[in-house]
Amino acid sequence: LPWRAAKGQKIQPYHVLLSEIMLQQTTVATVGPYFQKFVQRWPSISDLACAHLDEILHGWQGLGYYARARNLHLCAKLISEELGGQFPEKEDDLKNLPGIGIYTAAAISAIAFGNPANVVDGNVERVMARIHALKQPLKSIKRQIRDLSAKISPPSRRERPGDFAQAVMDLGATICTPRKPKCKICPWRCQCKAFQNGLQGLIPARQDKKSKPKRYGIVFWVKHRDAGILMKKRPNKGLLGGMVVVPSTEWVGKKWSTKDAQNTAPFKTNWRPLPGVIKHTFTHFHLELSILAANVSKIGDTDDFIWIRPEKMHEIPLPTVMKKVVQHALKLS
DNA sequence: AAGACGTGGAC
DNA sequence: TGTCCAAGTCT
Repeated sequence: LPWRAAKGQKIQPYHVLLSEIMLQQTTVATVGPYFQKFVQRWPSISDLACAHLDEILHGWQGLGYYARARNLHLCAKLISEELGGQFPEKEDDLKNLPGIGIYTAAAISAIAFGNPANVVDGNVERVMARIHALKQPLKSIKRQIRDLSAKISPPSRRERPGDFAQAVMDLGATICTPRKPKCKICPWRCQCKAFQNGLQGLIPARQDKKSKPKRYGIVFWVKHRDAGILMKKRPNKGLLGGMVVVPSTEWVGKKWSTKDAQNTAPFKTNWRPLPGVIKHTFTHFHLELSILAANVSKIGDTDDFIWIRPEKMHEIPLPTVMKKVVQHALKLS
């Protein structure tokens, strides 16, 4: 893994921070290329601190959970400007940094600084739940699992806390997997209550899933011969915060009439619908976008809007949903 | 405390 | 196509 220290190399706290933030709710395979790109472009935490948020978000595009990128930038600035480049080493201090919660604080403390922290992520929770045959949903027994994890303390944990933490997580990621765990080759099968009772497929208990609502929106695809396409930067909070999007209506629970949509348009003009819809699914809702297009010859009163020429589209931080929109609309016009 | 917050891959 | 899931955090 690229964020591990090479043989004989000392691990860089910056690399641990960067990888741990990227790995939040994101697979190792997905993170790989992003991590490489980041360390190449911003070799040190002070390089990252000096970067503009827009550049960082641009590098982050496609990774999702963009608050992570905003908080990472805040962390970098905080550490390099206010802490004199000195990384916090204690869990409590790390936990106070933006975007660093209980898991990430423990992971950085253990992996980057060799502290014997109790590193509990989703993998560790699953491993603990199975070893102890805990049938309750994970959400309801977090405290218990944390305590059980703290009790497992072989010498290896005291000698190499970072390696121990990563080993348990690796066990969960590769052997004690959510589906079809490979119990036959598991080094802990002899002490695993779930395995002994044939419960590994039932633990951890499935959470009852809530169905995602469907939302609808209309995007306004405005083209100017010289200036390009009308776009907009989202405020630095909430959904897709800080990213660039095509202007659109609100995303609401029922389909827009063309008339209602036009009333919320950036300006009055002769809108024409483009064929097709763009579908996208977020964490908590499905989205269906339609397109209203117009050509303009003047750049009117378009405060807080930006114009992007099609060939420059790859230079701005576009979330995946808007990449779909841009690709679709560009093809049709 | 439960919901907001992205995306892509596996099945 | 739909559902689940991935090294969580914030409010």
